[in-house]
Formats: sequence, structure tokens, C-alpha cells
Amino acid sequence: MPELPEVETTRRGIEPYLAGSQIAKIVVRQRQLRWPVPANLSKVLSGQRISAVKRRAKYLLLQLEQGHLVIHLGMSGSLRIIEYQRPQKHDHIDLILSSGKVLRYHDPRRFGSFLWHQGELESLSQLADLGPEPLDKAFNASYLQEQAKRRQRSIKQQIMDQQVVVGVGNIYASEALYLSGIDPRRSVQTLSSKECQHLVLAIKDVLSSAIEQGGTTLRDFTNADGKPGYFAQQLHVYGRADEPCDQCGSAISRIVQGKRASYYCPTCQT
DNA sequence: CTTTAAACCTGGTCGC
DNA sequence: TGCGACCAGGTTTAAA
Repeated sequence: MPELPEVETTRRGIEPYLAGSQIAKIVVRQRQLRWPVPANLSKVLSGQRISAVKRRAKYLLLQLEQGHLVIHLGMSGSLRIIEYQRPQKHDHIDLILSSGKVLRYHDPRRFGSFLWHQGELESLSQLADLGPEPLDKAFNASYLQEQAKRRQRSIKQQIMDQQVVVGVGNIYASEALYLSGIDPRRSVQTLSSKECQHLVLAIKDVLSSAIEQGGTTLRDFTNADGKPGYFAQQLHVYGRADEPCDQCGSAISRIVQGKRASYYCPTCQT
């Protein structure tokens, strides 16, 4: 389910349990994820202490003594902290702490990943070509306009490109374009600096408020039965084809761009 | 180099 | 109730 807010919410949820604690062992029930889970993972990681729980883009990074455990939730992955109990369907990996608590990885579609990376993060290929974090100062209007010169494509595809800016997935791309009043089909080069400014602010807004709302449900995070603290974000256009626009009442349109659905208001977004 | 399509998977929904 | 088609929040890799 994860876009950046869900990943950050997950990070905040698991950090208190993981930071400073020691890994007892790792149990892998299904190693066929996006990439195969390393066979010797438990042997390599057992006994190591987790010094920090970090995030870069949609990757979660568990900093250990000798490297990082690199976790991606793909399209359907989730992590939660539980007291040990019998694994359910699609509970692929347990990271068992010395305390007895378990970090359990669940992922029906298995597009996620669970990798061990020894040494410096800079040498990790998955992180090498990523753009700035959306909530960072480096992601601003002039940067976005500068990036627009490099390629010819729609603004929707531009902001979903992880090399341009990380963490903007299909839902929040549509939402941010709605909030800034920009038609998703517009070519990047046609955006004025004012429009770039609006779009950047909208992206920061929609992501940070989603993270904030995630925080309000974090108390549910350790619930054995429940989903991790995912939240019902108020969505203006995503998934609302043919429903009336909140602002003007026009029917929301659904189109396909780069094989992904885009939703927008044909009246408010120009 | 850019751009597009296919691939990795399971599960839910919709129409017949 | 069953079956096929299509859809799903991501990213990499191959092909054009």
C-alpha cells in the first residue's frame, strides 16, 4: 500500500521497538520477493544491534553494525511489531529481537524486497540515482523548472519519476496536481514558475499532512490483528472517477498515462 | 540517449 | 457459483 507517507509512518511506528535492540534471528518463509532474500541472512545478522531506523525515498534502512538491512514494501507490503504468534498467509519474514518481539513482514504480491547491504550506503545501487526528498529544501520550484528542461513529457510522469523527486506515487501525484490546479497532461516545459511553485507546495502539503494523519493512528501499530497504522487519507480525485469535484461539482475524469491511472477535474485543472 | 512495454506476483471486483 | 478479464498504491529490465 505504500507511498512515502505510509513508509514514513511505518518507520516511525517500528523505530521505538528496533532502535538499540539486538537481532536474535531471522526466519524467512518465502524468499522469492522482488529479488531473492539472501540465503544466509539470519546467520549474518544474528547478534547484530540495530543502531538506527532510517528512510530514503520508499526504502526503509535498518542500520546495523556492519551495514544496512534494506527493506522496500513494494505495492502490497507491510511491517508490524508483534508478540510471536503463528504466521498467517503471506507473512514471509520474521525478524526476531532478543526481547522476543517480532518485526513481521507481510506482502501478498511480493513486489517488495529485503536485502542486506554491507558497507557504505553510497554504494547501494537502489539509492544511487534518486532525486531529492520531497520535503527537503532542495526540492523547490527552481529545481523543478530546471529539471523540466531535461526531458519532454507530462507533468504527472515527471513528478512520479524517482530521479526527479522521490516518494510521489500514483495517488499523491494526482492529488498534488489537483491541489495546484494543473492538468496532469500538461507538458513539463509549459509550466510557469508560479505553477512550479504551487505544485511543489502542493506536493509537500499532501505528503506531510498524510504523514501527520498516519501519526494519529500509530497507536494501532502493534495490534496483532489490525493493519499497520494506515490511514484513510482524504482524497479529492484519486479513485473518484465520475464523482463530483469538491470545488466545482464537475465529474472527475480518469485517464491513463504511462499505463497508470490519473484522476483530475477537467474544470479546475488547466 | 529516450521511451515504451513487459516482468515480477496475488487478490479483489465486475460482467456474463 | 464459476470463469475470464481487468484492475491495483512500485520498480527494474529488456526492447524499440
